[in-house]
Amino acid sequence: MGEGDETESVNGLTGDPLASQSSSLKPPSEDPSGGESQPGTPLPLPGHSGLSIQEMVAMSPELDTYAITKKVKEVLTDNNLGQRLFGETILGLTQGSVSDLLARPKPWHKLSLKGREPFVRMQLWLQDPHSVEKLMDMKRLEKKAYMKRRLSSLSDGHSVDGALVGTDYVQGSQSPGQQQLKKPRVVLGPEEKEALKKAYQQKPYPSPKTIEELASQLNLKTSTVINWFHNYSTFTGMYKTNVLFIEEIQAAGGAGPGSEGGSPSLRGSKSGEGDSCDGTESEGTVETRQGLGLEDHRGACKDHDMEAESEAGGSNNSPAQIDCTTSGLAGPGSSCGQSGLGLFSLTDASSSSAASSTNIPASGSARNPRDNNLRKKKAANLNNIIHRLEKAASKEDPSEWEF
DNA sequence: TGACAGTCAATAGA
DNA sequence: TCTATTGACTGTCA
Repeated sequence: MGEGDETESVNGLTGDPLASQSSSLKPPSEDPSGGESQPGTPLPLPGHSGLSIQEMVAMSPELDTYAITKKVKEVLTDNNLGQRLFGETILGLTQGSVSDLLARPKPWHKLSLKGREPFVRMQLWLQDPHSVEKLMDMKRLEKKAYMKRRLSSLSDGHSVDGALVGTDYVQGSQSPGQQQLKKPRVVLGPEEKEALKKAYQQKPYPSPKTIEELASQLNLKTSTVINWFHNYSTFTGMYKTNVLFIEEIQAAGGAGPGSEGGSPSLRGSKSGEGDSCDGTESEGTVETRQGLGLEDHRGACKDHDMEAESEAGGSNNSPAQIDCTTSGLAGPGSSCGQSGLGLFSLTDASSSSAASSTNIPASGSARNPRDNNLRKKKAANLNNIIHRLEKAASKEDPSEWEF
């Protein structure tokens, strides 16, 4: 996926990846794809010392992922560089992945080697004094190539956007060149999500039978339900980590995220254990949308107050200026910084929590309009399910749930 | 083999 | 055109 073929060498990481920095990204060159690099083939990292990226990651000291992402966002924004370009060129990731990484960086200690890789790449990129101009060059080249293709396609009478426009292919199963019937994306409605959340709160690890029941009641595929549970549990783990970050920062000096001082020494913290946003250990769930920019699913603990983090985040979480005294975030034009930050960017996600209502929110259906009658039926059914789930709250065994 | 981390890519909204 | 969201998928590890 994306990467995996990291064989490029880098340098500047002999011991401290933040410390040294020499060389630079390969100058953008006319690439065969017309100026667009693809995820999975990021440009070589700055520097060279014979170390593969994996080795560098393995040798890297603990990085402050929050500070790094904050800085990257800042640089990208300041220079009007997009996540797509940055992701494909520097990280070898797609735009969505970049967005996710930048918005919700996991703490270093929670990341696997593979998960740390993008942060090391970002760090190196920040250290490259020419990183921005190189990306700008890439951007210009892309634009140029685009215009070129546009011109030639106009003369051919084809769309510039390529053959995939209006079509799709099954992810991972073939190359974009091989088209196949589109596998429609499942979009869960608010009621379905609500029911799934409630089910998750009752039983984060449902039995196959429970999954099947849920699936049939919600009119979903069992794989969809399974995926949802996986994704949701992934998120709730992250959310808990965030809360721990915040609490730690607060404890460390009462400063909000981004304030100086207060290192997120989080090694000991184990996310996903012991507390309760998912309701598995307490019935409380947390409304995260405002405080953490986490929404629904990967952002979704609800109904619990989040005053702690809104305080922690200070206003809207604009982390205070970063102090640059520690390692390396002396990125291009930046004031660098790090160390003491550790909190997540608290974006102000729009709220929209699905109320347990039979009404079908316009927003819900807007995304993937479904047959109205079916939806109405489902809504009624779901409301019933939700009601039963609420009743089931007192029953531990999901088999006792009445659907 | 199942759980989980990481990522892709479709889609919506700004 | 960009970013954010999120269902689906793949690879890794215990």
